[in-house]
Amino acid sequence: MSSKPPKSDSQHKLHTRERLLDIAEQLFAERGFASTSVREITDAAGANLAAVNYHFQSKENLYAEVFLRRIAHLREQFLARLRDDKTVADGDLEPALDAIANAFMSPHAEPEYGRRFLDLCSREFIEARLPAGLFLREFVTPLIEKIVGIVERVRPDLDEETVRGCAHSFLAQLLHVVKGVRLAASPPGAGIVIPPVGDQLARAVRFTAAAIRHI
Amino acid sequence: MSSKPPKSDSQHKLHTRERLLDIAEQLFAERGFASTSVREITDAAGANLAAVNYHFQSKENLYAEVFLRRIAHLREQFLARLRDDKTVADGDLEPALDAIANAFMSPHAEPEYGRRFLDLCSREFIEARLPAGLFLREFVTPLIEKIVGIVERVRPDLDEETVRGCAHSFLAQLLHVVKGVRLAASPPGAGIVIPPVGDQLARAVRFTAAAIRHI
DNA sequence: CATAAAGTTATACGTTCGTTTGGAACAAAC
DNA sequence: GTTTGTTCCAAACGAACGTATAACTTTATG
Repeated sequence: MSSKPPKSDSQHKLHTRERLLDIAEQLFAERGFASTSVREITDAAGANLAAVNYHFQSKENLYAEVFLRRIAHLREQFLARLRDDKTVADGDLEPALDAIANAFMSPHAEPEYGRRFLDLCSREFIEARLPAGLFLREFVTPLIEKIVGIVERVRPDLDEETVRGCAHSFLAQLLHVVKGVRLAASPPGAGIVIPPVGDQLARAVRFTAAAIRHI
Repeated sequence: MSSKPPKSDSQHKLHTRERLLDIAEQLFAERGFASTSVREITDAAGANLAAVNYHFQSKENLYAEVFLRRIAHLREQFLARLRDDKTVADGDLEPALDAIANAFMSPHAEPEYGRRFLDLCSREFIEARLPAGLFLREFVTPLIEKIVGIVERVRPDLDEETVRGCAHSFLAQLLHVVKGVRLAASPPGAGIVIPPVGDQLARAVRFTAAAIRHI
């Protein structure tokens, strides 16, 4: 090898590797890691069975790559959205919480990959497959810190632990909405009916704002 | 067969079947359904590989039995605890929420099986393996209805949707605490530190009480 | 004790799993 | 044209999976 044939980087780069990542993201999100086989992935991607091991060495590495590909971008998109938001810069609580909720949910609205990826995150919450702490460090913590900053400006009188508790309570509600666990229970006996996500978010924001103001 | 040898029900009934259920509950909770093999279960139970299929016909049936064994008891224990609680009968909000939080968490404190089972429930939230709706119908809905009743007495002016939203927001926080997702994020950079569960619950109760009172 | 049901065992079946291999196909570099 | 490196492929690997079967042991009954 001539040590620097740095690869053409040319036009046709929608290649197998990317297709594997896309399909794997979808299937891992739908069925989970253990219940998704390499064969299902390669078949759905129109690739050969050996492709996963060729491009990613192992199924586990593929899973990690699926995460690493999105997580930095998702976090930065989230933070940028809040940085540019005027309502966050103001002191108003409700609009700021609303901006956070919308920023958090925005990938959920993108049919292309956002929703899938949040589903994946839900699974990673329950059963970590990534290297220890990576997910929390790369995603959850920055999010909490952002909320903490907003709460602190509205309620400078609260101690840090309480503020952090508020942030977690808010995040808990957002995650709850993501998972659609608001399922069922609307009419006690009847079929499962889920209110629109937007309504649920608006309610969570009002709930949280009332709590933060009066806790 | 004489058509009614109805089984002795005699003394020594800590037998294979029960051991399989105990071990399966533990392993399913720790590793999930797909990642737990029948062989792991039977080995850990000191039983033969065929025991699962003999007693439960299939691995899936075993999983369902693990749930059905606990879920009714857990729900009734929860509701009974609240029925007997004087603070719930009174109109006071905080004590009532506190009673709910404690009742919800009580199995979590029982090392014998409570914690395992709540872990199992977390997994069932994310990826349903039971017949559709069974888990929500048997467990989540009764819980929500109980919270709804309490909120309604404190705030009879709220419309039903808002009340139900409050109930879900509270439940979301309880689930969040169960999963220990309050992980990390305490010192932004340093190692993961989790506040005591009791403190987290107390905070969630105060947070929720403030929200319900002022929403 | 004889009998039959219930429980347990060792063993095997057929699948599916993740991974490996050796070479074909193709492009760029010499 | 030959070399070199990358990508892809068909085929196979051994291991692990859930399940089935038939024989053995235990328990309870008459």
